[in-house]
Amino acid sequence: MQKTMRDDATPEHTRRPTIKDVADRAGVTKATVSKYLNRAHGYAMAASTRERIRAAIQELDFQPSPLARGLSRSATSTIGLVVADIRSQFYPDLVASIQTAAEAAGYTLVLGSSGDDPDRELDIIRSMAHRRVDGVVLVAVRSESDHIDYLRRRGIQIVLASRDLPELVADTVVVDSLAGARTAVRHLRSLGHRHIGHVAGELSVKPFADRRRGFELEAGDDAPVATAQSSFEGGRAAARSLLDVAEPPTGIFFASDTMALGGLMACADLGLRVPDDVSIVGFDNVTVGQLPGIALTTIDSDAVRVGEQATELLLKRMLNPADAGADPVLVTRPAELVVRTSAAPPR
Amino acid sequence: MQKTMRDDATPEHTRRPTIKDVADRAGVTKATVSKYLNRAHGYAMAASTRERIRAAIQELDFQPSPLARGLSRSATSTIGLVVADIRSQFYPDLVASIQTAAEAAGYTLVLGSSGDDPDRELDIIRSMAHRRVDGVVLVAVRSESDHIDYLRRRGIQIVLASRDLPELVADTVVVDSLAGARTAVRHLRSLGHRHIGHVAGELSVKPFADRRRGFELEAGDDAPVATAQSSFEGGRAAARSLLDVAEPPTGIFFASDTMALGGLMACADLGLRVPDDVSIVGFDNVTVGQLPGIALTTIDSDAVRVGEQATELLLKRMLNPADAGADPVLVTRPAELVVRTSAAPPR
DNA sequence: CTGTTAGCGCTTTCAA
DNA sequence: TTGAAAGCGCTAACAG
Repeated sequence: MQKTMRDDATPEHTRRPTIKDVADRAGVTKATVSKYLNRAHGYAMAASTRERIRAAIQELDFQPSPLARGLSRSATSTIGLVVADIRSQFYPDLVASIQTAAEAAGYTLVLGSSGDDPDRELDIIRSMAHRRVDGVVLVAVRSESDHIDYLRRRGIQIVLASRDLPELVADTVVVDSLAGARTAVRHLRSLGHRHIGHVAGELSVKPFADRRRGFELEAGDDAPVATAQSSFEGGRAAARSLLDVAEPPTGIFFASDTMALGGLMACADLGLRVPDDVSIVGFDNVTVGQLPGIALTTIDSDAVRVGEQATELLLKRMLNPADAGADPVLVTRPAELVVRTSAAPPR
Repeated sequence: MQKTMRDDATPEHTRRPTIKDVADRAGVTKATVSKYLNRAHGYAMAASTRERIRAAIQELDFQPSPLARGLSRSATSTIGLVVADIRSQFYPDLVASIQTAAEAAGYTLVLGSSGDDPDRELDIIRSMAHRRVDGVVLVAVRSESDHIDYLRRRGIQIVLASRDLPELVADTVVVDSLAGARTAVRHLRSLGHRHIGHVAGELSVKPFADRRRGFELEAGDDAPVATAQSSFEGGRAAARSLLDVAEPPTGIFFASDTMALGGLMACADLGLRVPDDVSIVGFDNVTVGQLPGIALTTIDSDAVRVGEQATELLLKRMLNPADAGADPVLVTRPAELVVRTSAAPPR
């Protein structure tokens, strides 16, 4: 580990080569190099010139500055990803698949987490717009339509993943919450349950409203429902309120796995055994659900595919000017039942 | 919702106001506005001018373009975050705390996930350098020293979180793996276990090597050890190999909770009950460990504090030119035991 | 096929 | 205290 004698606080950092350096070295102008860089290869350029430029670039290990490029092109090869809360059990797969798809297409991901707060969400969106992201993936956020208008007005494309809005204001990829909920309840019924309850998430969130609706369609309007925040603690409290009565339900359908895990905790709190005393079905199929000791029967939200497809849709709009203005598309993916052992016939 | 008559495919997006617009409106030049923007408030500027600029900015809802600013200042108010694999149970808290700390300081986070692949990691780091991030947080990645040199040569500050390297080449914040491992083993011993095994992670990863070392110090060099990839499946396979013998250990210390969860699965595979037949202690204290049905006894990696402190250290170097060249600092946080029920006295 | 000339939006000397 | 001018690194007409 060598040290220079100079004792300066600001060491000389190796200056990055610029397009000008490449041009000089190749004996052409910046413009020509720029053409080489952009108008892809193979078009209207003397083979010898192209070769000299190629060589110069390689020798200098030159890479165009995304900043400068972004400034002059007003596009940054960047995609913004806004999630409600990175901490949630539910996102890892979704985020990972978006990240993978985006990078495969040559885009860099800029991450923002709103903490499920609509104001912070707008801040983040604003900041991304200023940074000139080319598109935004909104994952399970509370996006009011204004947020979306804000972006659209600036020509930034958007896609919603995993949470739809009451109106179809942008491309959206979700799982079929209504059908999934019905499947869940039917599963409980087929096991012999007749008294079934539901722990619902915030009804302002459309998928949660849909799940509740699906529940009611199958279990009837008078079946017991407790609504809470979609969190571990929310599910725990709601489940407790549902179970701590004279005639508790023998099976409960939770609007999310996160809440269902809270439900498991509530059962432990009350000394109830799952599935002996109460059967539980969740929604999402988070990874931890497959652990022995949890073995959560659930509805698969297919996060990986939702993320992939959302990214596809976004890229399509971004890349294809013709598609950019087209009407929003709604993709509803099937929600499949994953049977484990947290739901069984009532004793 | 009004619609214009024009049916053009390229709708006119509202042009964002520039510093020039503000200048014109305030009756000054760009330079003056720029000064207002930078030399903070309260310095050498006619009160009336300042007020006019303030008003113009507000009326126009002007915000300086980060791109342009980045280009001329060579700094982007952006921090790069490189994680080994977002999918891991272990990161959410760490990432969230880094994200929070960075945003609180006015920085935007750019996310990269390397899939634990050193080559991809270098790619990501390169790309971040080109995008002129001001600093990089490397979370549990495989950073070879070259990666770090690459950044440093370009004047980009670095901090390592949760995984240290054999040499202290950059600021580093980790938990005390050696002591944590010893605590884990002592806990098993205090419960009465005499035959204790260890499932180790890749020994090229220093914290895993340290944990193994700590294990050996307490359990002796001849205690059974199985090494595997630090994943659910890795832990599962390693645990199985440890348990599927004539005289299996009654307690196992896992190098990570992720592996310990795999261990739980292995026990289920072999029809062993936890903690009746075998006691399990993990390392990290991931969220799911506290679920009933898991109740994993573990060592807390204190992800939140590690993330915060790493970000603090990074910001300090970035913001304070005097500190920028100072020698790397190593912060080792205490690793505390979290007692739950996956470890109990041997029957 | 390649070069000239303007910008993109902001910062930063250097003058005035 | 403010302005003029050059430049950050690249792209994009328009010529030639």
